[in-house]
Amino acid sequence: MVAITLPDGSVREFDGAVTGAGIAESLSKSLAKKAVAVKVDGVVCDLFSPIKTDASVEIFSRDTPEGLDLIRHDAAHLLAQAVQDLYPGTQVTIGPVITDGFYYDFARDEPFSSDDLKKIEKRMMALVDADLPTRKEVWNRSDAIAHFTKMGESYKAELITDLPEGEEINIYYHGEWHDLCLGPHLPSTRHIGKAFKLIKLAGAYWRGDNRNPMLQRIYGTAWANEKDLKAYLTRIEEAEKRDHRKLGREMDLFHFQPEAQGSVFWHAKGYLIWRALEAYIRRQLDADGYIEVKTPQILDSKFWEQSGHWAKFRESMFVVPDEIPSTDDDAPVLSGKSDLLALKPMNCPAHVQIFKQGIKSYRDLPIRMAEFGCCHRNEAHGALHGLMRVRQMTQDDAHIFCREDQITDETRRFLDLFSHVYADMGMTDISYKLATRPDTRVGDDATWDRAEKALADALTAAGLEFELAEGEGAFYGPKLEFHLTDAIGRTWQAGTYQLDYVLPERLDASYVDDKGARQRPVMLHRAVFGTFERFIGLLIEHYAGRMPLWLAPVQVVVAAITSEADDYAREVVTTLKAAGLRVDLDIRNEKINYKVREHSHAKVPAIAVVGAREATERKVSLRRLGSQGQSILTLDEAAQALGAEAAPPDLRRD
RNA sequence: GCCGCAGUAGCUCAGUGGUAGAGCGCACCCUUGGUAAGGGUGAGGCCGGGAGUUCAAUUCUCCCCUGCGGCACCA
Repeated sequence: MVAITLPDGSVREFDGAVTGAGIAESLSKSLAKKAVAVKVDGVVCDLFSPIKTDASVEIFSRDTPEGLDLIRHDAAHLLAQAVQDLYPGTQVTIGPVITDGFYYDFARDEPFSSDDLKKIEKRMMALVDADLPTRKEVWNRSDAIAHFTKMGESYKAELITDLPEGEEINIYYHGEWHDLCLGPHLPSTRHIGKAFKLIKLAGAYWRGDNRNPMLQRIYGTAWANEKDLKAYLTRIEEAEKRDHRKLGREMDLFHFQPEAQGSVFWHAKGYLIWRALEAYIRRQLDADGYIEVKTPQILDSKFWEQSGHWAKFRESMFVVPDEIPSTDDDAPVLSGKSDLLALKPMNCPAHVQIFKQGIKSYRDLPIRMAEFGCCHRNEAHGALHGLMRVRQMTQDDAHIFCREDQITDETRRFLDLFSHVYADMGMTDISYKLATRPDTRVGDDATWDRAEKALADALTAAGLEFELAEGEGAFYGPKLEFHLTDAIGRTWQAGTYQLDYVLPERLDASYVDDKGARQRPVMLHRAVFGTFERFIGLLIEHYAGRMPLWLAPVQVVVAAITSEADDYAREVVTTLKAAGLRVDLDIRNEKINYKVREHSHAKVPAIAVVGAREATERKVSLRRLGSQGQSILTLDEAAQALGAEAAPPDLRRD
């Protein structure tokens, strides 16, 4: 007897092993028809897998989150099957479900084209119509390896070889086509439906390792129905309009050009955002007990050798020879024999030098040393991405030198600072990651154990939920990463908090403890925004360019209706500027409709319209971005209200 | 850096083996108009760079550069 507990709590008994399909059949015809898989004690299983012991069972249809995952997983298989039908000799590798869809990596000498995608899609549709049933076989390990090797599927054979001994080797069939897969799957290809689309082609290294061959990855999206698919495509289209690179150009904030690739030309309007942010964060740091310093841009390579950067990051440093370039046009500019300097890729070693000046007592700690340091990193060409990944960037960087017993307090203090800053910025969707020791690192394992534990403990004490990112720490210590999401769902590290026992050791920083003995301080590397560049990029996408008043480059445009009101418009500008606002004047020979439209497109938060009426009554007609109507205020009221609203959030608090 | 795709006016894009076109923007003129496009005229292009094929290349081929989407990397 097998007792099956259903979601409503009722129990059904079966004479022996029963499948999900069998249970569904026994419940109702319509359920049997809709069922796509079954959850057995919380684990999603094939509808045709026998359930041999008592269990809680939930049967679900394709219109559930679990069902959607299966649709995407099956769509990946379908893609592989279609590709192998159309392009014999192509090897399959892996094809997982990802956010909003799936991908499959193929090994094929000839590249796929976008035309191929259309053909593949068509073939996939035909396979759905063919309604091929799913069937599972469990194979013997060596037979499976021999089978796939014989088929010429060396990647699959490698995958099976690397499976742990004793792991079941499941082979799923969709018709005759079959693949190694953990499963589970939909009962047949018809259940996948046709709400899918192949969206892009890309290269991807086999097993994510750049020493391995590059495979061809085909990305697709799949949904339960056409409506969801359409909604997704519309969502992506809308998101693309929020792209900071597009808005940066449209709003005249910044630009890039090939002569300085990866470095930003900040236009006046973009730099106003930067200045507002910098002033804001500087106030927070001042209030939180930081000191601010400024350190050299170029330092001798010996210095970077000592810090460990030269060995690990030299290839992405901008190295500068310490010599006078030749002025002889026929001779090489540089001799290649001089000593080498490098532009700083980070500020920390320089901060240690300031710490080391004089003798520090345990009473001096913690020292919170901040710098808006401009750093250069020679990032790989393919890594550059608008403001998000640049070669010259300025961090709101600081290093906290403290005693080990101060780590918990400092961590809590930083997390407080971080959360109130992000709240002020309107950024609430943050994911936290604790990144642990990487393969290439400095410092012994005992030190790493201590550092990772200290950080995890501090986080737990602060009550923060975090995800573990194994092996993604900095080479000198574990780190907490604060990630934000861009318009199309990519996540970027913004803030960071790193615990470091190693650099103080390497650079010989010490303080004198209460017994008069020399001790190593702990160094906490931290940034709240991360870099101004990336953070501004994320802010632009977050607000879709419609910045809150305090960050808007132009806060108010005063637009005159007729030239009779020009003088009054000038006066309004003067008054609003006196209230601390950034104001532009628009007395062009254009209709008011045109002006309103243009400034609205430019995402100016407030338009103060003045005509003859306003001029005589000393009023303004104020129109806010996003609103259809306007309100009539006296000039003084408008100046006061807008001036108050334009104050940075920290200065608005009582 | 690797794989794929792209590069035509300031922007968005069309186009052709015989050296180019639209809309918006810009300039000038008319228009003084009450909350998301008033009208007219005009200027503006080494068709990313280099080489090759050709009588002729923006168009075809190759190389390079830059950009885009991924991958790898991200102190």
